[in-house]
Amino acid sequence: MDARQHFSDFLNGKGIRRSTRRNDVLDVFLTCEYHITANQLVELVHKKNPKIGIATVYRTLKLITEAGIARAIEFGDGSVRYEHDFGHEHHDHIVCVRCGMFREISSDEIESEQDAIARKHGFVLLRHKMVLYGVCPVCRRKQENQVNSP
Amino acid sequence: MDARQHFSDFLNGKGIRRSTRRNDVLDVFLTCEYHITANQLVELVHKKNPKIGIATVYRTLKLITEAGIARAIEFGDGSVRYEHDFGHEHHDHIVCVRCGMFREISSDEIESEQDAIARKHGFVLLRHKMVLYGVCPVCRRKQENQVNSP
DNA sequence: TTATCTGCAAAGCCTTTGCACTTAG
DNA sequence: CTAAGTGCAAAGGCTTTGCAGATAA
Repeated sequence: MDARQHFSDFLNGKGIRRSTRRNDVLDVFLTCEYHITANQLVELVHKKNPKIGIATVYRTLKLITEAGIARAIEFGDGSVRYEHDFGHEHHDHIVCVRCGMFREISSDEIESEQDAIARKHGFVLLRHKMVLYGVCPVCRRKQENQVNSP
Repeated sequence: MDARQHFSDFLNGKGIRRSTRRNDVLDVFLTCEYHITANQLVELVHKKNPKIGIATVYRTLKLITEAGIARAIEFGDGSVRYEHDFGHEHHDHIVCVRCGMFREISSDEIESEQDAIARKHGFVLLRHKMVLYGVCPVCRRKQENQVNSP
């Protein structure tokens, strides 16, 4: 099933109306690259329809997230990012603290260990956030060159 | 070595002056319980010395964090928390999505797996953030009782 | 003395909200 | 028709900043 249909069903199920603007926001979100901030989405939406207000983008982003089409991620740099989460495998991220470049990562070992920890504390695990911070290969090389040069 | 001494050394090393107010903020932070927000710290600091301004608390908190005495953690509820990070073992957190209760967790398996993943992507791992979200035993029981009652 | 620190209030940033107008059903 | 959706601008929460007066070295 496609994400637009899923969103439509989600809205129906909640007794929320569909609207042209909500669909526009969803379309732009689905077309654009992953890991977008609300602000960036607003700008892209405005290219399609400048009449859509910031509030609608934020409100729709919330709905899209509830519908399981977007997932909020935070790298800790002040603004929340949203990535596609419909028909995508779960993953986490590793971020370069120097240049901001990041990669998606995933590990069955970690996931099952997380489950075990939650169980040990009597929790039912629902979800998790994990972000690794380090220095990427490119920045590492730059750093080494600096150290080695006179 | 004690945290106050370490802070003093840290400031000296950076050529930053020590001051009564900075020391007051550090003292209050060291005395208070873990996982405090900046706002909560401001209130506690005001009990000791009402003349200390918000800005100084924020500025000092930044220094304390740089010095490795505090560590910033985010549960994703809007404000950053700070916990003691001097002479403490590394740990992460599991948070109840219903009541907000949380526990500290740690796992060597996860840590070493994180290292492996970072290496696989050519990163040098510096640190990580991990928060598990779930339902705690108390809230689970409440939920079950609700379902079972007429 | 003089560079740094600090309180205050203002501003910044991201996000949410109140309200009158618009639109879907 | 009428309840829900929307733009606008204002406000909210948290944090940072500019500047004149205070303070450490």
